Amino acid sequence: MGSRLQESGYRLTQPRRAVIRALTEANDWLRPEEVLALARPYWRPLGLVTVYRTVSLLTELGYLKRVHLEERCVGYVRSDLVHGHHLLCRTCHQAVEFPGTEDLAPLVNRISQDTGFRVEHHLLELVGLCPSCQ
Amino acid sequence: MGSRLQESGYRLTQPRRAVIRALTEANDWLRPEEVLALARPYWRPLGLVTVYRTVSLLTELGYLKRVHLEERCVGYVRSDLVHGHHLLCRTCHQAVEFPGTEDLAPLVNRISQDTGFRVEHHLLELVGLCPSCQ
DNA sequence: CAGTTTATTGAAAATATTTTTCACTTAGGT
DNA sequence: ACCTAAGTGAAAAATATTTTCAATAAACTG
Repeated sequence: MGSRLQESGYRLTQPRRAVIRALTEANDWLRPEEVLALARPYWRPLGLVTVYRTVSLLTELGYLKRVHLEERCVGYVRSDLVHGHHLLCRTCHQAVEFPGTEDLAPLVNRISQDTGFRVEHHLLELVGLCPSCQ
Repeated sequence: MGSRLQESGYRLTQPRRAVIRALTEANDWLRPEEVLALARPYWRPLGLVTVYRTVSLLTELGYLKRVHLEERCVGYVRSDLVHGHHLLCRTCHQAVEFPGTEDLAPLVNRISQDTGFRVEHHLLELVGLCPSCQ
């Protein structure tokens, strides 16, 4: 993730390294505060502001995705974990990639045709309880 | 919407009437501030706090749904406009109900089986440009 | 490898959003 | 008409996010 940051013309700084390292280790979606807590061990002076800036940047570059939950609204997950669609555990925050949503394409196409919308992206989130939280 | 509020044991007050009237006239999703602006003509002293309380209540009772957009996070739409799933215009904020997502059921079932999750609800939002905004 | 430039940083302040508190008001049963 | 509890709005508090700015440090230059 870091090297590609540089390829895109951004500097690979200590604070960014720390954030990326934390995100690389997490297999969950994380709120900005949580990213800060996990990244601080790798770079003590890290500030929340920089976390916000870094996750925004990584989201723009496509390495992270925003997720939306009903109550507390915003979090981030590594794109490679969710690969387009999210399956989120309501209690333990685990984010699981789920396979096989090519099934969705015909639905989206049909809807485009019926409504005239140009559908640019879609957000499919399944929320529930993972096996161990049930 | 109002009469059913009463049936649920809540009082039908002037501020609530104003909010409901605004929502009834809107065919869009609205942010709390926007609800306030549209409802004030019907009840001048209306406060933003009451808008928050009223949309939360109406959401609990099922008359509204929360929607999530990428940038500014939360808005509300009348449930009858979205009937389960949203098709949102990125620029004009129009919310269109889209038909026929029974197709989604097999996908959800398969995912439950594959992952062991108990899927409690799902959120499918298509975001793009409506015909007139293209 | 020192010097320089400029992106990036963290703290503080500003802005935005949502919730809580509380004294006052009013809906709706009596 | 009265009573009473639910509901109200203003202000304050709590949260969340963005902006500003002087200081720092990547990484390019020679």
